[in-house]
Amino acid sequence: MNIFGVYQKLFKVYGPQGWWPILVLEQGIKYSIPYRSLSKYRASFRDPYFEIAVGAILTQSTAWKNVAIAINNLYNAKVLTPNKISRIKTARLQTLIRPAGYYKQKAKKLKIFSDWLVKNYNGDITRLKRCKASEIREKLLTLWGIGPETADSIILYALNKPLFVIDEYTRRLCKKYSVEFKEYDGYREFFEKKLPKNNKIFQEYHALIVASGKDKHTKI
DNA sequence: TACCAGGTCCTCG
DNA sequence: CGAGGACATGGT
Repeated sequence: MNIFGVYQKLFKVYGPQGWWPILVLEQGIKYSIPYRSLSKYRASFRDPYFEIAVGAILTQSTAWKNVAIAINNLYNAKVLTPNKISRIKTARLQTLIRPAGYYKQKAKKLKIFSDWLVKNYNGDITRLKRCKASEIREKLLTLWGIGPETADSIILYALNKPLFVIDEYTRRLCKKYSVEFKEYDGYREFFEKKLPKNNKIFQEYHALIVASGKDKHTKI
């Protein structure tokens, strides 16, 4: 199985996905904001880098459409920053993210993650970039509610560091080509070893796998 | 109307 | 360990 060939094929069929989708203020919900332009959307009431991490937590076993509603609620309430989430009452946070499902658990997860950012990184998620990806990963995995897929999504999409994200769609795709591992890291290292170590490709590839995974008529 | 979605944690053997 | 269950809403 030529893994880069599969990527090119996916790209040809589904086109650039432009992940991670970000809520853009002026025009309501919009997707495909280039990573380099995220910084100009930073404000006291919302942080797009943090928003990506929030989305990664909220989308755990949940359709993105529901997550988008929850993120929109957080945006309208002007609480899309670590400091605001850390201060907000749990009951109110639960109400805002309710459309994303598992809302009690996820409110707790967002609280724990935000408290941790406030305590250790002055409420600025981009300060994590100073560490190596592997170190960030270890730290994130110690937090309750953040498992390997969520940690890797945060590192790849919110911090723009090259770690390959594995999800159920990725495992299914691999299985089609008779590639199987027992552990999450088996899959991750398989992709990381065989692909050029390039953030953009990792970001696009995972998004394309999800796009084809959702497509019932996928031929890849 | 069932089934399922861009997982993670907990419990029990 | 590893299997099985809990967590929850909205779309198709």
